Amino acid sequence: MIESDGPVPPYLQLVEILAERIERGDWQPNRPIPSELQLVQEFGIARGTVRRAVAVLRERGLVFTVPQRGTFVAPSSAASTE
Amino acid sequence: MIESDGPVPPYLQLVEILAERIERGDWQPNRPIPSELQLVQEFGIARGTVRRAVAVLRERGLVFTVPQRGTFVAPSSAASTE
DNA sequence: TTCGATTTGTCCGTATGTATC
DNA sequence: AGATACATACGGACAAATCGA
Repeated sequence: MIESDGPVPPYLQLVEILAERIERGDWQPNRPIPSELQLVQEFGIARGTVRRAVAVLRERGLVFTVPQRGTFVAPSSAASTE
Repeated sequence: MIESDGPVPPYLQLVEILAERIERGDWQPNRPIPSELQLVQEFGIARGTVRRAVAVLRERGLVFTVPQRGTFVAPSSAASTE
């Protein structure tokens, strides 16, 4: 999944993967994305890498993080399923 | 009713629900609100969560608690009085 | 008085998540 | 990569006080 020795930094690869999932609607608005630990296990990367990727998603406005609660898909980040 | 994995902590969701009921006059001043156990059963959450929510209502001055008696709507929390 | 039911008060341990170092 | 801290939530257990039968 994530290429550790390629030209693209792992955290940026993860950004693209997660962004695609969000835009595809895999996770609904105001619903939590997988926890940092789950992403660490799924992609076999370090937690710091996950956090860096999530920070980018946050800057892009795709997600928002509530301390001690989790990271959630931004309300305006997905196509309407309704 | 209460979303356990949403951005807003369950105890804060309960605060808003109970505050609305009080301000709407569902429970009269100096009358007891449902017991902790009843709220636990109604909302399907843990007692600790209920207690935390009630503590917030107490801080807001909406209710007052008498040990071993119950929690009551504060005298100045509703409109209809005689 | 004794008993049981009710209600708040308190403490324990476990789990999850993010925050920080 | 690991350790610690903090906030939240759950479940259980017990105490203390109140009330009524």
